[in-house]
Amino acid sequence: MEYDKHAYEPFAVTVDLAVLTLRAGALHVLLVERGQEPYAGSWALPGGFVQPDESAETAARRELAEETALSDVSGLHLEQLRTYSEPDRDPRMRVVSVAFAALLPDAPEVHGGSDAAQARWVPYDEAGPLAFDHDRILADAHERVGAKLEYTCLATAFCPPEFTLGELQQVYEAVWGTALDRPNFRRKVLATPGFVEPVPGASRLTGGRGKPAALYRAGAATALHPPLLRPTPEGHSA
Amino acid sequence: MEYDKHAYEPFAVTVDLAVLTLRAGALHVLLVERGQEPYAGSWALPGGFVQPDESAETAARRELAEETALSDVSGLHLEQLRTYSEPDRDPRMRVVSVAFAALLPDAPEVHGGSDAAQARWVPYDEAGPLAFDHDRILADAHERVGAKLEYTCLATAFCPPEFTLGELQQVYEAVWGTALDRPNFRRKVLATPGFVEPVPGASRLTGGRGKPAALYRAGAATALHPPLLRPTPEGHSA
DNA sequence: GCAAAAGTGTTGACTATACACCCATGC
DNA sequence: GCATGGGTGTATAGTCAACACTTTTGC
Repeated sequence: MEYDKHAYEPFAVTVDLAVLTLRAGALHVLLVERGQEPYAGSWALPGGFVQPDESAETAARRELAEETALSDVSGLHLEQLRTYSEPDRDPRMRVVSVAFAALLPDAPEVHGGSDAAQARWVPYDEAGPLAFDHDRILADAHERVGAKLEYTCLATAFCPPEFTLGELQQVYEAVWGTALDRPNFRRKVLATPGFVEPVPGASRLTGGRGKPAALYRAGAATALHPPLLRPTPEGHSA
Repeated sequence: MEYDKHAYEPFAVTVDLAVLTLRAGALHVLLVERGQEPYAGSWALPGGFVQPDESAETAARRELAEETALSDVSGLHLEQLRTYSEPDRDPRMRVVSVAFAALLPDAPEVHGGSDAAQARWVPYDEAGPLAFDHDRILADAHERVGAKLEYTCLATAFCPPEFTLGELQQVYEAVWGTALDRPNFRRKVLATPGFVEPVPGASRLTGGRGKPAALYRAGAATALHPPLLRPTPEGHSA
């Protein structure tokens, strides 16, 4: 491994963020409108350059704070997806991008932070063709989050500090795009120690009507044993 | 998102490889001895710079070919782990490294490719303190591979084109560090369509003694449904 | 009362585990 | 024969999906 500051062409290192949240029970992603070429007028994932004194994770959290204008992004779940480094992914120069998925509990309205001309929450299914390779990054983010719901406690990252089991179930249903059986979902969640813990005595009305639901907090566990597998589209093997 | 070639300090982008294989039933990793400061004399993961015209994946495969001196690395499994970008991870300059795990079926002896002074297969457990943050990269590689064995067909990447079910089981046992019940392992593998397919009529002696084992090839499937979960160290939940 | 949403119970089918047993080979 | 590793069978416990049912609220 030879190190020589002049032996290579400089690379730009950026971060791109797939910021996901649930709005009205549907998965949404934060997009920004590009103001300049290339892809001017197209929508893209928010992102920006990694500064010389920060890691990609730090840069991602900084960009997230700028784009969402949230007062506190320190508790949000940020997950490194992978790095996209095709030489031609940006037509102007060599840009290596470290992609992240960020999970938000509530969806504050966003209409332009400091960087972007315009920012918008877009339903995942309507996130049309995006600039650069961002369609692929977004698809990878969806796939990763969907997979991690199966065997980690990640779903609580989409929920506010106190939530009902119905809201937690909505996370699974929105990300996976399938309906789940409520009694069975409930049992699986409660059977996993440390996934959620009850808030004593607290309950809340959810849909206006119906029985008030008990409230839960995220527990200490991070992994799910056994996993909560998404239903197979067809037959379960032999 | 502003792009300006002069607005940032240049980053070096490298790849680091955790090359894993099975030797005598035990997990081994390929290490190279560093010849220069920093960490001169220490062992490190092989790696090198990403060239201006190649992606990180291409660079990783090129480095893999150089380090192992294998004639054909095109069929080997290469998996991007994550990117390590702490500002101080290399004392000399800003180096962002994209880490990969590579899985090799057989372990050719390696003693210095073109780059490294010396290369060696080291048992995973004896891979002492490594240079830079390579201990962490190696641990992340092990964790990732162990997890992917559960729900993908990755295990065949450790096996030669034709292999016995006993050899496949050894992969799981070596990576997970646990013993598995042979009859049950066999059933699970064969119950997953597309995991392995029999080589008609072929069989081979394995340990010198014992009944010759039937040979199998890797199948077309990539995902495992249902997953082959590693045994829980204790109680299976409620 | 009725609709809606939360929460509980039950049953039958499937699956996994642990273990006993048989087969083919080298020595 | 006997040790070694491959391959088959099976009984029991456990788990899961499906669905019926009860509870508590708003209207």
